[in-house]
Amino acid sequence: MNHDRDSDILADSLNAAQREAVEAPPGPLLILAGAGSGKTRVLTRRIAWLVRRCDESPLAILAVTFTNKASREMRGRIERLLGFSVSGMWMGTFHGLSHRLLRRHSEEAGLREGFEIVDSDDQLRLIRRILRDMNLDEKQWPPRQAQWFINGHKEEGRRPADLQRADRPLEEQLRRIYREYENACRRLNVVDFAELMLRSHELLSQNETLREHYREQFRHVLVDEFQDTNAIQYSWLKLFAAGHKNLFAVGDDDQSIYGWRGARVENILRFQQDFPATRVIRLEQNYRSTAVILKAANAVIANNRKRLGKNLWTEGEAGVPIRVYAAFNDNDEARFVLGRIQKWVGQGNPRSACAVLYRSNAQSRAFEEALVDAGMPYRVYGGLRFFERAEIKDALAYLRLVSSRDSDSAFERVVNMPPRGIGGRTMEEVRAAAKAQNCSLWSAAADLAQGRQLTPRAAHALHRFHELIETINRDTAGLPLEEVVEATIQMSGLAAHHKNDQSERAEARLENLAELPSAARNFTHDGDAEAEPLVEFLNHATLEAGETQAGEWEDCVQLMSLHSAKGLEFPLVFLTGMEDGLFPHQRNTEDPMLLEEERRLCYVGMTRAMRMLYMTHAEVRRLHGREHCTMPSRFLAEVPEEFTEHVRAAGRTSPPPPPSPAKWTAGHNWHSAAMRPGARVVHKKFGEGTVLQMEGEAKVRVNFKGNIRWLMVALAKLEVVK
DNA sequence: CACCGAATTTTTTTT
DNA sequence: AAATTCGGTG
Repeated sequence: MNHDRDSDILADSLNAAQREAVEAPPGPLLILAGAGSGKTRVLTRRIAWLVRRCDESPLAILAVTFTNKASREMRGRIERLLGFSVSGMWMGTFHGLSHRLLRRHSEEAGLREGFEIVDSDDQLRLIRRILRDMNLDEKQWPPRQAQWFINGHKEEGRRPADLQRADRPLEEQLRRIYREYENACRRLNVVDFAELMLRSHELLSQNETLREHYREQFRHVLVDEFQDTNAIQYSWLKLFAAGHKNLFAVGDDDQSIYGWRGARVENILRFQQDFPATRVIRLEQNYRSTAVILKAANAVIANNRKRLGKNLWTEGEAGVPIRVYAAFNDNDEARFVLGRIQKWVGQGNPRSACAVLYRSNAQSRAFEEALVDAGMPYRVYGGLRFFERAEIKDALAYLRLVSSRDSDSAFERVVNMPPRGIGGRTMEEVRAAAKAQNCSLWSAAADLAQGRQLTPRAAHALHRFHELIETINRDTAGLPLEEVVEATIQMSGLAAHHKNDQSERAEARLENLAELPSAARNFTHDGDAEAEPLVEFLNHATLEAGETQAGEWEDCVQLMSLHSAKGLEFPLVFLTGMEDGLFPHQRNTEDPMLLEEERRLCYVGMTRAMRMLYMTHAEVRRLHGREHCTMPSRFLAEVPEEFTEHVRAAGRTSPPPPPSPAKWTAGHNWHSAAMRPGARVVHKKFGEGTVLQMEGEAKVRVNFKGNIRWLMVALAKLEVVK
């Protein structure tokens, strides 16, 4: 066997299947890669292989990932393998790459130069404004529903023009809103996330010259997390790969957890139909977890019916059992987790080797409090990210207005932030004037500041604002980006505004603002140097919202949602909040399809663990300020007993803090002890049923032989069957 | 127009 | 529980 350096780097320590994937001849390839089976390794080695062995230029490769984090990581690994920088390579998220395409060909794509990307927050804001313009009541037409409708259709590649007139009034109205929304986006020269995909797709499918150009350039297309692609993304991939058919897709149907945002696992099946010559390679050997953890996870996922089917195995040791802990309430759960982390760290293990996972970001709170109290450094991923914070977005809006006066969304955002006497009334006038003259808010405001329509006071305020932006622009011209940002924060009055506010929150805001200039300095615009740095920075901020907390280099306990944990691994994992209603989430318990996605999420969570896995649940959980009695997650019951060990509350003899006295004196509690989820009850009219859920003491949700309804305990005269 | 307190309402997950 | 929105007052 040839043992030159290349084969060491590229093929060493690969198993047969991995090696087969890395070294496969060109053509459509589908890699079904189970959790921990070395998927990223195969992907990075494949790219290195193409460059080193097949003499492909890195520029001939299009590599698509799902998250920015994954993209960064992969780039780093490839550069380590190759030993040189691949900064020009087309590697990134679907959205990032689409953005790059649209920047390059904005004119062909029907966008004006300097178009702006809006995040979902801005999108919702815009939809609200449209509803107002259409004279629609937000109560009757919830903006969120419209947003969901619009994004859903875009993800399927449908424009308003593609939608039929609907018979149902609701749908017809939503269609109209979508149409208005699209007009507004065009007018404002803004692009939302879904639009990035859709428009770049249209650009290539309608422009043959460009399509051929890129097909020629990208001789190899690779995609990670293929199971999470939606209809438009899959179609987008095919646009590039249809000619040479060198599409290398890596995915795992058992880890498809983005169905709620349009992802289609079926793409894995369609792949083999669309590319009949597809070679399928399965990676089933797991290198990550102990046998116990792996078998338990396999047992859970086996309850899903809709699977391609695969069985992960490991040569590794059995390991210790999965520890299950039933906490009294969420604080007790946090205390328990903290205790175990302290023990673990006390044994000399790094904090960064343990992760606390939860279904929804709101659950991080209790853990954060416990960790803060104990002085344990931690880091929260997800949730509200740096560039999504209000104060940061305010500052960015000033910058945007400075760089392009016609950005109406930026204008709306900062015209009265900090307060400068331009309120709703004045803005109504400005909006009306802008509409009448078909111009931007900025120029309408400029006119009004001169004219006589407004009260002198309002006109003066507008004039001052106008001056302010012009001054910032003049004074920062030619400065480096970092200093532009710094100066804007100061001159805009944002810094002073938050400084005046003595509250703790304002202090944190000020700190965040102080970090923005250095974020700008660290920003190296990777794409084409075509746009001006400020514009690039602003779009970067939207597209890559940034991590939540700084201090990445400190050794920290990791807190994150199950969704953001995908692709990661930790020696010690806590899977928390294992309660029915929370996980699986209430909304996803009825529909089997949705329940299966929840189960896959559970599978993802369990398979993050390398050596030790804890699964915890609380018997009482606070949610929206109310206490709920809960039942252990059905997923817990799916973990075979032979792999688990129940942990008892150590050092605690009495149950946790007694319920507040007020609660006990409130009536109807003679049966409240028995009235808990799982109890059998009899109702005069509905007969016998099972309590599913309780809301405080007052309401119960009961399943009467499939007839599920909410009842008031005080009124329903339920009797608990002993 | 701004400010304050009351009322109302939370969709899980992310680009 | 918290955050945002609403409505009334100064």
